[in-house]
Amino acid sequence: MEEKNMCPVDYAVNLLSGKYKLRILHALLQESPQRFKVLERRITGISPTMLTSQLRELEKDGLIGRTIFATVPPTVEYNITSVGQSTLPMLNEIYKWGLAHQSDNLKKN
Amino acid sequence: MEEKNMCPVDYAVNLLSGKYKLRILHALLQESPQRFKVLERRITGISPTMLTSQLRELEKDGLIGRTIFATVPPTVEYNITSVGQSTLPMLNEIYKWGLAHQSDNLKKN
DNA sequence: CGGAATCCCTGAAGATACTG
DNA sequence: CAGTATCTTCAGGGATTCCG
Repeated sequence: MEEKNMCPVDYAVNLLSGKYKLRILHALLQESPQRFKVLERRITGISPTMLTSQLRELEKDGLIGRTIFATVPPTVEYNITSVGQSTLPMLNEIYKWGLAHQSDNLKKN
Repeated sequence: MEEKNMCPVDYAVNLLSGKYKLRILHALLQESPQRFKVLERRITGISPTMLTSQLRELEKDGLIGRTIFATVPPTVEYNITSVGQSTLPMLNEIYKWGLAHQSDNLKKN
């Protein structure tokens, strides 16, 4: 993908698009670290496969971190990074807008 | 799609996902109204087909308006609505974050 | 000019089964 | 527990053609 001279909005969208990425970030912004299984339970409807792939991409882009503990059974924790933390104001605005517009639509029905 | 009891973030994402929607909103937030052809030139790389479909969805969701003038050749203007205007703080945060993170990555290379 | 209609294709996402 | 490996499905998006 072309990353030079790219619109910052598109850049952000590219990193954050993915059906569950914002919800994962949201969950980790509320509590960090969290284990795989806990995230799976919190992100309703997600499959382990999808959770893994979304976590991998978020990790690659530096938004979250991953720590493995050599226990039996295995323990893996995911934590929000400082970059991930920096998405908070953006997520808040998205949340606020969604909330307002969502109720707009409910009024119509 | 299930719209009740939906996460506001997901609600916003659903309305705004679409490869060019944010760029169209961005263009109309800078200048409104604008004609089809002008938008087509400003949204680099978009095809007329895609522009039409994205505009239709934005219109359906109340973010933009559409006015037809019975001239020859036909004139159609698209304008931002008050709901569309309300996305400005959100878009600004997305833009700011994209800009910051984009330069983070450039430093690494 | 500003579309509509059509066809096609890829990549995101879902389901299933298995493993260190 | 926390994944990996495959297969399949499907809708977003692209290209092309035609029209009032």
